[in-house]
Amino acid sequence: MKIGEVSKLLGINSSAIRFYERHGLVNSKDIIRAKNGYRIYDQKNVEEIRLVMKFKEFGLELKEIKCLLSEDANSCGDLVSSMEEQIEKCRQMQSLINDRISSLSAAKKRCTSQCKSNRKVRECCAS
Amino acid sequence: MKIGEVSKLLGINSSAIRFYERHGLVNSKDIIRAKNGYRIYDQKNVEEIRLVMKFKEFGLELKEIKCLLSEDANSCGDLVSSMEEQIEKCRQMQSLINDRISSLSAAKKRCTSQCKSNRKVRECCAS
DNA sequence: CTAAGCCTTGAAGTCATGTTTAAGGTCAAG
DNA sequence: CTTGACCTTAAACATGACTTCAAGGCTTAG
Repeated sequence: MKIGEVSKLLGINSSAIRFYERHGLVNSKDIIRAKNGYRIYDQKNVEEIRLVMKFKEFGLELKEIKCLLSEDANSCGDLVSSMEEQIEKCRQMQSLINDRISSLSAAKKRCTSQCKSNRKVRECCAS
Repeated sequence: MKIGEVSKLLGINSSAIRFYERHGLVNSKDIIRAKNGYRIYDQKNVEEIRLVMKFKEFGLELKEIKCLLSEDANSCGDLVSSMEEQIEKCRQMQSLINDRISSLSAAKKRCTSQCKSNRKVRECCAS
């Protein structure tokens, strides 16, 4: 597959794929080149990019992902710890969001009952 | 209060406060100036900044907050709709985070049982 | 053969959200 | 009256994560 096909398949811009490669998230040695210089991706390469995307979804930053995927560094033990950290973060986010929902609901209620509907936000909901 | 005091009170950098003002999130006309040019904040001004911070916590971007707080635009009706949208967004985030937790837990489980603990992430968790 | 649509690179640009710097004015203590 | 801690501004820098551009090569349909 050429980069454009991978791009379409994964729903990600070609330049982002090259960006990941340039920043060492995907091992450029693994990606062979056609005689004309085009990058040729096989299934394994695609999966590697997908892995990066998955880790991104998990809320990891690119440098963390790089660190995690680096050949000479991390073992699965590290990944498990990192996942545990992420799960903990998720739990914290859950409780933050719950608070936020309560707070929004209360504010909405206050606002609905207090306001004459065309008053300015500034005047009415600053409390 | 001078800007430094507000800064300490709210736990936010003075330059961020000036940044908000410059970007129209806080109405600069409302903030009076001492003879020497220093900004002088009263309780109302501080509450306005706090409101910005609260909306930021709710996950709104600065431009959305600006729009919401602008004098000549939004009424409370809009705020209520916006809050409803935010609540809906929160609900969506909750379910996304739930998915993420499941996915992380499953990945962690797979990883823990599959890996000899010192295998590389690349080799083991790409599935 | 040419035009459209791929691909290459390195460098520069973008966006959000600030922070830092430079150059200077003000204020309170000693 | 000097020193250090504030304050002012405009402008430059930082960060993350890309995107766009410039300049050029390859490919394929007509």
